[in-house]
Amino acid sequence: MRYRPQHKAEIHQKIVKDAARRLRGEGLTGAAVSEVMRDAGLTHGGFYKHFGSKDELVLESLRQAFRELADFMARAAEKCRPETAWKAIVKAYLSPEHCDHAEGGCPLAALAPELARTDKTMKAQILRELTRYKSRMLPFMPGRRPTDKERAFTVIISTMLGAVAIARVLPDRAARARVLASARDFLLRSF
Amino acid sequence: MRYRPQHKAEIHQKIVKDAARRLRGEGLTGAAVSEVMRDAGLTHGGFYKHFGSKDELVLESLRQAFRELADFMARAAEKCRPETAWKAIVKAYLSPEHCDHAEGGCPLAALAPELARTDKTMKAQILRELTRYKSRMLPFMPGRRPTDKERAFTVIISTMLGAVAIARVLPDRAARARVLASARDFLLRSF
DNA sequence: GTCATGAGATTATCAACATCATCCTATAGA
DNA sequence: TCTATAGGATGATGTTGATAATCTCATGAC
Repeated sequence: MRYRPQHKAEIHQKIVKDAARRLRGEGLTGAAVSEVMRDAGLTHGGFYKHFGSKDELVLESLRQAFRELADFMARAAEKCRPETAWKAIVKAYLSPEHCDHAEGGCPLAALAPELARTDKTMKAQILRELTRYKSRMLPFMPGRRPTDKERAFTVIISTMLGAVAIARVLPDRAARARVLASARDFLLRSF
Repeated sequence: MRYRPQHKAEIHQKIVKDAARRLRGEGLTGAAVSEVMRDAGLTHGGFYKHFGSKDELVLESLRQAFRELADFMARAAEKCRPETAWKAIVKAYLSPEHCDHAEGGCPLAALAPELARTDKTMKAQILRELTRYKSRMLPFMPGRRPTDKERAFTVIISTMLGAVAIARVLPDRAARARVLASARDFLLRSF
């Protein structure tokens, strides 16, 4: 059946958005083609009209996820004075809401080890997304010189990512909050 | 065929050890029963003579991995004066060797997001292993009071874990080393 | 109004996997 | 030396998932 001209692009976007959530929520292998398509209200058959392979979908979804994350962080940062922007980012990232909703959060926190196991070509493309993400975050980072900001970014992201990763393994809400709070307090008094 | 009395226990241990490597190297789903058994020189058929389910193997393997990690860290720590033990741990964890060999390294760095997606019962058991691991590490942590040590543990592990997780995604050796070094320098001057 | 088009549905194929029933046989214990 | 036993092999089953060929029919272009 022929659809409205913009229809394909719309559906494509919807698939990517749904896949970006499912990917973060259930992992690289958890996001099966048929499930992703069902999310979008379609059957699995049409999948290859939209993507050359599942890897292609994964990559587009990662791009989408990084974009969403950067938007989220930027929104948090732009609410305050430039000097404290990084603090807002830290608080947002280390919030219980982010911790409890991997499917809408940081793709690294949700997928890093699985991404680490992908092949060279995939990693190279992930690097591009990561770089884009970093360059959007750098302006908010503490420090004078660009190298300072860069180092701050690396360290802050590492600590936040690690804290969320650990917290998410814990079955108890209070224990999760404790880990997040420790990391937050530590970071806030470190720069 | 009947084997020597200790034979079953030996084979069991071997399966667990091999699985612990494969698990960290290839992820929860990557470690297929048949592969794990082949590692141990057996076929997949006998698996259920040793384990009630795959989850049981996963859990035993995690236990093994945490034990190995704690041994590794303790060895590094015991080589130096008690005040600097935690520094030795940081250096060992953030070494390129650890980063490049997930299969023999920290199970959290290799698996955290996947573990976060397991069910309540599995998480409860993981928590027990984590707690045991923490109690072995606490004596080496910086700080006077136990709460200080506890907080230091949380923060140090978070930062190290996050740094290794990020580094492992990067395709370039030098970039990986830079991330590890940033995290190391940051931690070493933070306590 | 017609009809060619192409997005999506249906269905098939092939591979990987967990799980399990059944069979085989070397050895421990007598 | 004999034999019951249990560790391991073989092979089957059912499931899930990626990929792809083929069919269908609503709609835009005429």
